[in-house]
Amino acid sequence: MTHAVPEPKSEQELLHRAWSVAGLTLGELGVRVGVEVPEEGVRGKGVAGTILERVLGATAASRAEPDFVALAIELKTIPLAASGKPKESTFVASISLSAMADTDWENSVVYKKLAKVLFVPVEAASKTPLRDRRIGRSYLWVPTVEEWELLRADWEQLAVMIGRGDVEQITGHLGQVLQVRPKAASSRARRRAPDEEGAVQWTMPRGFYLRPAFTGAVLARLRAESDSR
Amino acid sequence: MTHAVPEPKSEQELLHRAWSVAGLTLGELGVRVGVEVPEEGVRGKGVAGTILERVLGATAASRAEPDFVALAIELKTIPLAASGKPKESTFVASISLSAMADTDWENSVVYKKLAKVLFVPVEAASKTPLRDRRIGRSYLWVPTVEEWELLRADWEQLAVMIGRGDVEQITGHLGQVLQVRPKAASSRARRRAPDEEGAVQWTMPRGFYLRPAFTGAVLARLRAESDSR
DNA sequence: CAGGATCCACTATTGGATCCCG
DNA sequence: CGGGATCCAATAGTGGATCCTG
Repeated sequence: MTHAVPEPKSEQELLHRAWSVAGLTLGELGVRVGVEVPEEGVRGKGVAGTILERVLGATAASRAEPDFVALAIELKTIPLAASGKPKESTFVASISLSAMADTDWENSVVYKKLAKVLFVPVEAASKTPLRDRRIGRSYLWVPTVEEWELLRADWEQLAVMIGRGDVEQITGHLGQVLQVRPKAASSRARRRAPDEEGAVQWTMPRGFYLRPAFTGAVLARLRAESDSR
Repeated sequence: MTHAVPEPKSEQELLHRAWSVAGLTLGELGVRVGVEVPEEGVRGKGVAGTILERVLGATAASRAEPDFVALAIELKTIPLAASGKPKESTFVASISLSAMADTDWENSVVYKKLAKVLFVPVEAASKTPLRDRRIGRSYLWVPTVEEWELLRADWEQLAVMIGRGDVEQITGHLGQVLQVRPKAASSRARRRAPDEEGAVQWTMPRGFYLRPAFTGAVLARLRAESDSR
């Protein structure tokens, strides 16, 4: 068995811990926390997230809460191309129709998840085997007024469409920075739902995602601010 | 022989003439002005421009001047995809090093060429044979203050690089809306130039082009304004 | 060659589909 | 199934190379 890492007691402790693993590989960290890293990339989806949760001491319980409950910080690993730009979109939250219906922006799951995020970059050149990919310099993101405004505008547009029952018309094209995409093991997956009453229901699970161009801009800002300090 | 079309005497006459050919094909217009339209797309580069010059009565002479000298209007055909967006960039002018050196923006060839442009859209789905492609609704473009500002900023950046002798470092990547690209029959073509004195010279001819995203935005604006009138 | 432009191989981006684990 | 995400086929975009005519 491996050593369980305790939850960090302060933002500073979390950041120091995150910075201390910069430069290490997923393979090295996997050994440390007892997670085996698959050979094939396709078998390793999510493994970086799982490893870093354990390495940094995320609270493994209650998943309706942030990863670091006491600090109110959400952990996100983010795959970076050699250029430094995100290769993939970032999953934020699954969509619950009922929750969307009677919630406004500032009480939404998306708002809560994004209030304070620790981004841990992971090298993601597809030629590099999963276990040899290195961790980068982490940054703590608290959205600026402008960033919140972009997120709110997209969320509200999508919330209105869902409220109207235009759910099936929502595609990944909508939203400048926040988009809705399928979120399931397979497109055959269906969420159980009463089909009676003409009640609006997803035919399949979907989630909110941040576009790569947006997270790329956020990281660029955080790097620039870090450099000037 | 065919009937030569006289130069239009007013903007209004030119616009009416342009609007009157909307919906007709390049094949139909080619017959009217004695220009044969090739089968293959690759053999027909520029043929749309030539046909419309003749159909609209452009002044065929002095090429340092606008197509319609008296009206100070430049004619540009622009290939549109089914989506309504430009498929290609728009050639503006060849670059003369000597002219760039001792000219400022408001005396530049680019500035003069773009002061007033008649855009004639031509259908450009690659599956449609050249002679069956239809003319669209034409618009007269006079750049807004914002559009001029974008153009000026790009032109000045490029002019500075040329002035510095960084000519070989200029690639098509530079410029938000205006870019520099090769302009020659072949990349083997060389412009004659004295190689003495270390004087800056192009190794090959290049030209200024408007990016498709920019001309697309311009056309979208013109359509919107036209609709609201 | 200058003026009229488009071709097209390559790269970047997108967004629907999918994978693992507990 | 929900939370951790990435895969990858298809599309859009870029920009160097090229074609025709007078």
